[in-house]
Amino acid sequence: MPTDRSSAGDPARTLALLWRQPPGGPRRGPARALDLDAVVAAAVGLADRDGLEAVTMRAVAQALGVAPMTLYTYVPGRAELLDLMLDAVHAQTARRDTAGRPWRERLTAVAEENRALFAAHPWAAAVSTLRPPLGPGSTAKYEHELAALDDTGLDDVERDDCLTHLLSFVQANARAAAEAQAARRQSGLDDAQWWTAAGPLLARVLDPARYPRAVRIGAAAGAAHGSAHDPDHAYRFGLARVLDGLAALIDARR
Amino acid sequence: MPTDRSSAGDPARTLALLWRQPPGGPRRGPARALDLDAVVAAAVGLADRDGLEAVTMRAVAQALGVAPMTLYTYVPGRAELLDLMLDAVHAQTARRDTAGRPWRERLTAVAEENRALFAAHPWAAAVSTLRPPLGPGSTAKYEHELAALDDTGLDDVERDDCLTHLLSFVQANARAAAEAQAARRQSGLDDAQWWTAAGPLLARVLDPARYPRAVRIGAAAGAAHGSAHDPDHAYRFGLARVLDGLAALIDARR
DNA sequence: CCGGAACGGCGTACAATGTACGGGGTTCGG
DNA sequence: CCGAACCCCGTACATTGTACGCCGTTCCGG
Repeated sequence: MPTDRSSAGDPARTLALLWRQPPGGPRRGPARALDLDAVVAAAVGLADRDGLEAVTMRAVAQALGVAPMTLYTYVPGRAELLDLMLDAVHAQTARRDTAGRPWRERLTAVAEENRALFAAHPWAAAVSTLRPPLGPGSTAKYEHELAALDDTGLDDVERDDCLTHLLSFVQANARAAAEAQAARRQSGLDDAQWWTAAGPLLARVLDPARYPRAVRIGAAAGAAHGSAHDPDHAYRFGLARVLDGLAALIDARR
Repeated sequence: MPTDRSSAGDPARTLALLWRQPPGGPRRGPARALDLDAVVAAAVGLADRDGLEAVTMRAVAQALGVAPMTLYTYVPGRAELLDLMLDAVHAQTARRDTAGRPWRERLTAVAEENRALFAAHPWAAAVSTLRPPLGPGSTAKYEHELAALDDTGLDDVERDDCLTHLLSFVQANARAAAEAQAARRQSGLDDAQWWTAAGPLLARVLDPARYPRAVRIGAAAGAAHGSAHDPDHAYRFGLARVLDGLAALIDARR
């Protein structure tokens, strides 16, 4: 598993796959037993169930009933497969029609749609950052989300900036949630078990005289939500802040 | 490289390492040739120069002139080493004293300090999310950053929320920048080369009638900054939005 | 002073991963 | 009908983290 990065190979080849452009020329040899969509679907299924690290070429092949090396006739390598997976789930996301509603409601819907995407596919938060593969699914998603910024008085560059900012927030939140869950699964300890194991040493070493704010506020935050970090609360709090921040810009433009 | 996650092992053991608590009891056997700080420093040096993926146990050992397995007498495993690396760079970050300045200036300084941290150690953006190892470096950093929220009229939980929100933004931005650079280095293509390779196919497939906003705004954003994504611009834009969003909360509390 | 136990250093080995290479069978254009 | 293109895939290799166990060193208790 060298990297989880995408867009690693030849851009033209990757784009041709994303847009399902068959290579021109004569078709020789036996018919293909699978098709690209089946490979991508199998990989997405594995990732949804067991996380990105479960998406090994061998596992995907086994899920499809073929030998591992067979996959390389459909996909140049694992990096491109990740691109295709991401574009596939982007294509599937629900897109509410909020035309005519106020901008704040429209952007809230965009945030919720992305939150739902990451809830269904937690691995997607870890794959790319705000440079998605320029496939049909991601492009349609981008188009839909830009529509939420119609009639805001912003210029084109500002609209891209605002959308990027909003999506970056949602993705960062989803990534934190996914990592917290992965840590729980991997260590086998829930939050309470972690504290009983770490508590005594922390109590001895976290001197309230030396770290007054950290000890007090860390304890308050931990008590407020059940755990050390509550992604749901961070999402609600953060989304309100992000929208307020965008409001300052949008209101100034009117 | 199974995972880049941290906090994988026994919490008590990890915390004892972070706080440099020597195991009690009699000291037998030969004196240690290295110490933990040297191991961590070597790993940080490798990561700074060549990225996280260069931090293999074999590479760290070679940098120290010992055999790979020797490291395991200092560190339980790679995950704990990552925790120690992160806490070490947290301990080293510059901390400006902005007491008495307005809150917006203080939070800007906090953001800048974190930005500088990620500039010096790009890998740090990829390691943890907002659940850092509770070591002395991270705790001191948390304490310092909370001080920027003194006298804002916020309660304890809100202060943690605001700081988390701000840091999450800076980290997400740094992660995007690091991934963009890694993609450039790994593929060997800069942005212009990527476009000349991908341009023709994209021109054929990105139908302006089907994706009017995406085509227009994507082109405008790409033209505005030199590239498809400009982390510096996203940082300046996003930080202003984040501070405006926090202002809406803080001003309401007064 | 000495013997056993604890410890540091590390050589070897193993399982998992992505994927290069090449062979064998199948299909089709000329 | 034959050669070339293409599919499927068995084998192999480099790279990773790290478990296991051997050997020599050091120190405590007698």
